[in-house]
Amino acid sequence: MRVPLHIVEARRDKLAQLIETHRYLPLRELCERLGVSEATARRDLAELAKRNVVKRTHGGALAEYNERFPSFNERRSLGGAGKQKVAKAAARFIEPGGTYFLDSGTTIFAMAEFLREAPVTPATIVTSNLPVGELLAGVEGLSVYLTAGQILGRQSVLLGETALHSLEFWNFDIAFLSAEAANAEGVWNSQEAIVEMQR
Amino acid sequence: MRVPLHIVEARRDKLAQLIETHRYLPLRELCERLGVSEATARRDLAELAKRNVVKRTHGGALAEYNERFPSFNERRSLGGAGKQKVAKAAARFIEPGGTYFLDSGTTIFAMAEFLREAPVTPATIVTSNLPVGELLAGVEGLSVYLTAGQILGRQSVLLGETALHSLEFWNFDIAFLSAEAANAEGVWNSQEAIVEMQR
DNA sequence: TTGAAAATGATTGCAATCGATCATTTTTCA
DNA sequence: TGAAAAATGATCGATTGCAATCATTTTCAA
Repeated sequence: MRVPLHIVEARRDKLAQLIETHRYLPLRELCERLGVSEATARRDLAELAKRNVVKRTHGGALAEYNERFPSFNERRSLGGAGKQKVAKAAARFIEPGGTYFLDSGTTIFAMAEFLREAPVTPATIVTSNLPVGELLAGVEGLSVYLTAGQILGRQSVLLGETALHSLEFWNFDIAFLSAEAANAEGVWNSQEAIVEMQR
Repeated sequence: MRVPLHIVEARRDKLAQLIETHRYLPLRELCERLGVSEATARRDLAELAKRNVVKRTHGGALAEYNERFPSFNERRSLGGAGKQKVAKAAARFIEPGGTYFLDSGTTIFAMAEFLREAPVTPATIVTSNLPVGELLAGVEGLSVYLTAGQILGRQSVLLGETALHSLEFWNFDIAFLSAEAANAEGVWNSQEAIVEMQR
């Protein structure tokens, strides 16, 4: 009783979404919710695991980190070395006592990871990126703020008119805006963009 | 070979921290990392699960949702039945096409859980609570917005002057403000508070 | 239209995990 | 100091999940 491809993919989407929202679901429950046998659920999970959408565990499946934001997540792992370099360089601009804006973007996220490992404190971080906010929240010495805005699932970004409004509120020492450029100039692009922002 | 209590608790702290950072760890790995037998690791996990710090799965343990925010998390599990009732009642006020504000608070979180299971769509949800935002983001038909504000780890709430400012931006049909009261009046308290907000 | 490929569910033997129990050792505290 | 309690690891059925295989049905494409 073969099922059309588009139905298969639709089910996998739903499966991914289920795990996404619940963060973890045991295989049993997935079967029930999808109305398929364990065999099929396992196969789907295996497929989604291969795509790095979910992570299999014994007896269930786990949402990948930032699973809520697949496209972000997919991009996050790409362009490794160069991006890390830029991120590291950018992180050096942060100084104790400053106020910094971290844009959305995978390079910025890498930068935030540095910041978490080797925090420059005290400092104030404002970000429009949920993963970045969550990553840095709880790091001692860092005050972390989110801008307002709509949560766009596939981007994990806060956007919209409200987002802009909440930016007017701040005075940043540096705003790191992702140019999504994987070379060293990315850093300087960021710097230039600040000027524009602070007007 | 009994181990002093403070060492036990220290190990559990470490265990919790391990799971927190990895979001999920299989039992095996926990044993290795902690240098204890499976039996002990299981017992520790059972204890931490009882405290709602971690969630057990077959073969491992998962960080609780908002594990980063223990105090919120601890409260979330308390006062079950009554809170559920209030939450359910409150959720009934939501109507298609409306714009609603969801405050922070455990009752509101319960309400959001209802909303996720049985979404009233389309609707616009604005919240100052990260977990609520994440919970509802991705639910089809719901536009989810976060207010701006500081991420307070132990509360998982967005607060501060910026938070208030971003509220001025909206016109809510209803703002659900948690009174943290576990009786039916909580709902009406919320309603009254709206009036005050919309001035 | 017809054969190949894909998808599903059932079955089956196997491996991993679990919970309970027990003996042992060390702490706690009266 | 001595008895009770706590903590640990080992063991052992019982449960649960898994991977592989197979027959069947439906889609896909030539």
